[in-house]
Amino acid sequence: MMTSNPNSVQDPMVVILGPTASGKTGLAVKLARYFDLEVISADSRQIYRGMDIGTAKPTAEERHAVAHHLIDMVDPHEKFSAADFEEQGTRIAYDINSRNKLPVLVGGTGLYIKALTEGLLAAPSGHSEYREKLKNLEVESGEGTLYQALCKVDPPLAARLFPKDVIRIIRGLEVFAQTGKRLSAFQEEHGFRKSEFRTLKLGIHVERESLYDRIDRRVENMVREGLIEETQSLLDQGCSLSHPAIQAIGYRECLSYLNEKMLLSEVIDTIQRETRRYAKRQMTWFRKDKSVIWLESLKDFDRILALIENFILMTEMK
RNA sequence: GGAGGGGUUCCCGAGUGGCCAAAGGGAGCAGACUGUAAAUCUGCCGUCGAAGACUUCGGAGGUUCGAAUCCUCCCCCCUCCA
Repeated sequence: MMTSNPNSVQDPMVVILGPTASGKTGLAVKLARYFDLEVISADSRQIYRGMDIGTAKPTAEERHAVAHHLIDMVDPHEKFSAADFEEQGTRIAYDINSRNKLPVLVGGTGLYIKALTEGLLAAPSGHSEYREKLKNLEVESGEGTLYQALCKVDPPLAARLFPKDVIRIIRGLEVFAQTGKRLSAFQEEHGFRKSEFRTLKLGIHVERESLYDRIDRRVENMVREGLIEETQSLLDQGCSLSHPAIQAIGYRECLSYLNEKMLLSEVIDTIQRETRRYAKRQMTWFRKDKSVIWLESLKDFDRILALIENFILMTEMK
């Protein structure tokens, strides 16, 4: 469960967010030359050990220059959830503050950032066997079966979901099955009103054309640096498509290549396209958050420094 | 040179006289998102627009009340025979 705030005032936390390949890591490392900070990575795939190239993890030098947390936490066949992230991230952020350093949350996983800055509702996590069972039911009894079940159990939630959104439907069903309480009721009570930290959210803006260009080049590099081999080693460890880790963009395409279902050129094209689409979804998520201050990391660097300085000052005055 | 097959909206691809601005898929754009989130899902998608109008199915003609669909000629692509 939640670690409670040991201090009477809210601890500060800087958040650096933005789409993939926007240069978040680079900026954080650069900022470390000016501030005594430690990075908490908010990236749902850098959590996994052995997935270095495909997730563009910070390099050894970067990690040597600045402490990075919540990278390499579990093996690719293990599970890790937004709630795990919230719990561990909160603990780490408090710890960094207690050592009089500045925690900087850096990443592109919108839900993880939200979980850490605004909390998650207090419902239990699901069991994969139960989820598997429900998924099978949908296949055996036909599309819409789960949705109809949800309509009976949690009508307000069902009204907000589409019948094909099986993952969210399953979540609603499993919460009710375990607690006897509607997920929609949990949501209403929670409402993201918790704020353990006082945050300064900086969004990295990159013109779309140039972002897409950076993505294309990054993907070419990943393949050149051995993304295929990295995927193979995940397979050697017993990883399969059923694990969320290998469902990450890049790995699934390499898997197709290893299964001879794709040519290398298709692999590169597909990863580039999927990454662009992912970046778009990230931007949609982040755009909605009106507390984000959007900046260009090079052009506005001085302003970024000033914003953080001011943010720290306000903390000390409290 | 001969015999077939084909050219459809950004791409792939269905459509053989009206119900076709044209199925479906992809891409693109926009959006949703509370314990799978690099996941999952939704909307729009020729142009202008309220209705409706206008321009599209290789090109040019023709038949017809009416053509992406039928006929003629032309251009291009593919396969086979020489």
